[in-house]
Amino acid sequence: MSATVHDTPRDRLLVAAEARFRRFGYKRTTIEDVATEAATGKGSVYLHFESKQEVYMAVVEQSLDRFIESAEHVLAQPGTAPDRLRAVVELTAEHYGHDELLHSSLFGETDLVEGDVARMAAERQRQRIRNLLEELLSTGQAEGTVRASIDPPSVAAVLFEIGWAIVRSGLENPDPDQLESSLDILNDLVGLGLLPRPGNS
Amino acid sequence: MSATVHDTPRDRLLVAAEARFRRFGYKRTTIEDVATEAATGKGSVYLHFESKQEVYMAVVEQSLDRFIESAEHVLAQPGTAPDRLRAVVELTAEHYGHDELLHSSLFGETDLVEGDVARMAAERQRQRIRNLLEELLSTGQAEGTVRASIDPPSVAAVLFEIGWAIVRSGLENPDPDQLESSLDILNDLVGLGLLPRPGNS
DNA sequence: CGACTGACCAGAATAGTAGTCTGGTCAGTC
DNA sequence: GACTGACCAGACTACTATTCTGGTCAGTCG
Repeated sequence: MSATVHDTPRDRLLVAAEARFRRFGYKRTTIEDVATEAATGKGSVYLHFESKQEVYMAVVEQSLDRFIESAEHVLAQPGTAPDRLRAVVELTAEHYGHDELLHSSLFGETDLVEGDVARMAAERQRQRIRNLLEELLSTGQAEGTVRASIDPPSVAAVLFEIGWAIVRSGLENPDPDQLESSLDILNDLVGLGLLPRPGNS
Repeated sequence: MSATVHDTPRDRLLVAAEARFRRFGYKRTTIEDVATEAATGKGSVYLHFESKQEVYMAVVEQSLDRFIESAEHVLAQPGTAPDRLRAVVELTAEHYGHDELLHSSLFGETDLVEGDVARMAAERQRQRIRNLLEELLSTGQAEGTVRASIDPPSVAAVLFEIGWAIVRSGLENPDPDQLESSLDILNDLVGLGLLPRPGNS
């Protein structure tokens, strides 16, 4: 809870909602609980959000903001695009290994959230992460560490799928060294595939 | 149904079980149904299999045998290992797009099977497909179209995850061109990553 | 008068219970 | 000795009563 959050009813609701959703999941969190924790009336929730779903999506968006902010820092580091890709995938694994709210809505393997709202949240996450990867590729092309022959949006979509598969597999495995090893291999294969190649730029 | 299947009770049971599992799924297929369709008594099922699960796993194993046989033909074709990898991934997508029994137990997105038996079936499939990929890589190294610096078992595990992610994503998308496009990109990235590189063998 | 509240309620969700189903077993039969 | 289908414990399903909750809005208050 940052000291820079303004004490508006909407902010208080978001803070309360996040705490509730993280602890009890979507289904077991009631609008009344959230309102009470935000020291407001139940009907007031609907002054700021159209539905319980919208409250949840706003919480997911905030959580994503934090993740994307960290990732943008990684993107700003010196090095080649394949290096940065590796770092972003690592950060993703680390972040999603800790953030149960994001993890749950994207993987659907806990009971924190399910159904339509989980799908909406998952799609939003995929969208934003793909955008991040696209940015990484475009920047890499601009600076000459990614082949000019690739199309950033479509390659970003594929990178998302394969990076995600490795992250997911790694988070499912109790042995932390396995994810490290898989990332090494992925970086080796894909990193090489991204680099400019003599006669191929 | 091949004409070479012998008319033993076990074979009849397997044929009946496969037909039932494919049509009704695991849960809604009863041992009695299978026995009746195989023109035998219900208790006779247990002369050949220990449990309903074992019947199911035997059916999965047979279905996998067919798939692996097709894939082995692809592996026997001339060309480089990356070419063959591409062909195997395509065959996998095509096969799993049609085989509801295998698809269901691996993806868990239909109601044909779920729970422990689905997990067992999925793990068996992953295992066999990883073995296939390992074979592809080892053969590629032996003939010089795959870098000697990679470790086939661990790279096969990563290739399985990323190939699977692309296949899954492609099968979920109504547009068949999307899978083709993703496979092109994957082949481009990973294929290049697999090839021997000057000074890197 | 506009912001806020909590009682209201339709429909969703849950809990409880009776009835049905089925995987596995084995005594009886051939 | 191989095979069978009746048996049965436990799983599953269907039904029904009860409870819960998202969204609404008339009433209240500043």
